[in-house]
Amino acid sequence: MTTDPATGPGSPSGAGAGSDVAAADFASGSLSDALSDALSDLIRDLGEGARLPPERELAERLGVSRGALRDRLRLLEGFGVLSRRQGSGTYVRRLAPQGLEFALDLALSASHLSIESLHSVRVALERQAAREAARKGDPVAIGHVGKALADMEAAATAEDIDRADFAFHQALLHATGNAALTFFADAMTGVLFRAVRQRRDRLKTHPRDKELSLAAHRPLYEALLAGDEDAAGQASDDHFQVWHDLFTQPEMQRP
Amino acid sequence: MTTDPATGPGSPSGAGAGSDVAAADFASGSLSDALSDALSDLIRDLGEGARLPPERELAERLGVSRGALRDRLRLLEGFGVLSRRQGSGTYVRRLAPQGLEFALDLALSASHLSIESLHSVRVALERQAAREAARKGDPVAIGHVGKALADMEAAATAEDIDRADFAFHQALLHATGNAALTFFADAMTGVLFRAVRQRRDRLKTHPRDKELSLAAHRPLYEALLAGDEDAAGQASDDHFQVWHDLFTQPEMQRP
DNA sequence: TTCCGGCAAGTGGTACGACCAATCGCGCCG
DNA sequence: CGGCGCGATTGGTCGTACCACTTGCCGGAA
Repeated sequence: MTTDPATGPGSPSGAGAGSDVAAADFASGSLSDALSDALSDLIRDLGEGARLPPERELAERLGVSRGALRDRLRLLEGFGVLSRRQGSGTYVRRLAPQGLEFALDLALSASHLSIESLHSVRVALERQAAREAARKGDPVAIGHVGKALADMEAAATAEDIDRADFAFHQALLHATGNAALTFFADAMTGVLFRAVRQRRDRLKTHPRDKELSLAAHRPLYEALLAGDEDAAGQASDDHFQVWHDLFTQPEMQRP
Repeated sequence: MTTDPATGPGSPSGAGAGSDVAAADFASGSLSDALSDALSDLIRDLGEGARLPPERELAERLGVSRGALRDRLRLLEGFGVLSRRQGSGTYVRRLAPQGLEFALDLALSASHLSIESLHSVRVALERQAAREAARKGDPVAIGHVGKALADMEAAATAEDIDRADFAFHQALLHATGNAALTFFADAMTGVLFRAVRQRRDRLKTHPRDKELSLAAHRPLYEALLAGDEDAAGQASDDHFQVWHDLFTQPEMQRP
């Protein structure tokens, strides 16, 4: 099956087997080859948590080599759509932000993206999250936000504050019940926490101040409790003002 | 969290060559294996547009097989960080939204994400974009926005309106000069335009109304011209209100 | 000299087969 | 009855070979 005699003007070569991958393509980006699409369909049909056929079997069924199949699987794994465990199998899972976070990290350190621009995205997302969380008003989820605030109050070190801060926003996001918002904001938050900490270390300034942090976060929490959408959005924006001067300081170039 | 040193008896076996990939890992997600990190470093060091060494050579230099290397390259290509051209080479490029768009499309059709939640993210990003574009006030870029508005005015078919609508938001995003914002919003816009069109077709309702579209977009353009940040943000939010009832209609399940 | 065509080397894309490593299940033994 | 170990399964990697495409060089023709 390797080489079909005619140096095909039509179908390339290989894959001659009963491959049934369709040739659907539209403006979904350069990743939409037939094989990826076939896999996407498969993942769609199997539900979340389902296990895919073994690579060897799946490769045969799709009429491609195992290596080519693994290429695409790796890609989907990178996006967090698949989870592969050696010795066990490949499973479908919810979209996870790790892949995006990885890409953003890389883009950030390669200077394709600036902290400032990422921060601006985060501000927009968090504002929306605050509004939606307030509108939804889930008492349990908002309770978790309060818990994080209490942790911040009890924090002893700068790292503890950071941790509580992170948890606060994590809880806020989950209080929206909005999967897409959570997905994006999770990725942003992870990247920015690392980046900001680095920058803070470099600048040797802006040690976390507990009172300042509390003053910034508490109004947001109270707006959530009150279910006041506008106030929550405003409080979120206000709370990010603290970061503003950190970003407007003179830049330090990468060494 | 990822690797606890206890398990490893050292480097496994194969690849006996003098691999020098470092073992750096922190909370960057499950994608941070040594090989990916080494590649990330390489990409960081080479600049944008640079060409990577041939796969065969790079594989040898990193002490892995070509297949394993290709796995990671594929991943980075998926994120839009690399571009590979058969016969030519592998090149570093700016982070491109196609990969994210692909993943979102998949997550959307697999029902991991809802149109509504994606839309909510887009609203947040567009509002931010409108504000930043107004603040920046780049006359040339804003001119492109006006051009798209004129195209919308001249549109004859629903598809023409869609195209102009798309161009309008594209121009708006680029008028911010914010790479991260553009990256995310580009991906969202692509996914949502396709999804909304599908839903509109299924519901057999909401044919694009040119006057309505113009009425929604013009105030935003005028706010940009005026450089009024608040008005631009508000106009952006208002302009999305048009979509609201499309999403609150009774759902249709996938067939 | 200039231009064009074709050949050859380089490079990514894929295939196949083999083996390693982790996991899981079944059956044996205590 | 329960724990343990062996073997089958499955993903992870390696190596080799070949195909398809790109690029650039070189020689012949205008």
